[in-house]
Amino acid sequence: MKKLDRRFYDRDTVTVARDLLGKLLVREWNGQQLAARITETEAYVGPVDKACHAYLNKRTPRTETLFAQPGTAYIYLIYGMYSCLNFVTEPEGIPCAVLIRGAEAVENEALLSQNRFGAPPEALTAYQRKNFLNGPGKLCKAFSLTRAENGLDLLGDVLFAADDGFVPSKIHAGKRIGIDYAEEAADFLWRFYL
DNA sequence: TTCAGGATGTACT
DNA sequence: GTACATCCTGAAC
Repeated sequence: MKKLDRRFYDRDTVTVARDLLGKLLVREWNGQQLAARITETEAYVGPVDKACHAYLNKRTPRTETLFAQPGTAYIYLIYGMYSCLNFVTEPEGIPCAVLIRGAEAVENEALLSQNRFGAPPEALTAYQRKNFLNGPGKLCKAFSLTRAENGLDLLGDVLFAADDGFVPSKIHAGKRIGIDYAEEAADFLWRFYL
């Protein structure tokens, strides 16, 4: 298992979003390691993208993290109750990121399940198993990620992405979810999934 | 299996 | 005051 380096993130955002599919999301938490395979991502390109919080390089306390160096975690609160995890891309000062929308549990499913549902995997209903990590808010809940982790360096040991040699069989592209307000940007095919 | 509606707090107008 | 890169529940089919 090889941790993705700074150069991986310091590239075109759409390319990074596609390349992140099949990689592992890893978190050290309370002395244990949690890991899941990334299955769905979306690209957000600040300078040109009406759907991005930092559209036209808008700089506010919330978007400040998007301007950080590539390989930084941008985590924000959405709809008052859910967190969303992004990986900052492109050179420092250019506000772009990849939203991690979905994943599959790979390691320590017991703890992920506990965080997510407050119950062990064997107690989950079929519906809960099917909807385990298939959304940005769900993923953050299972990994216990909140705004407290905003700004973490993905080159550190607490939270990072890694390549274990997995090669995706087929990558799909489509429109991004939940951004109908973004006019022409709503039609960009910047969502990628396995 | 799909659908409508509500929860909930922050950012920004 | 309004919108929001969402998720869950309960009811209908």
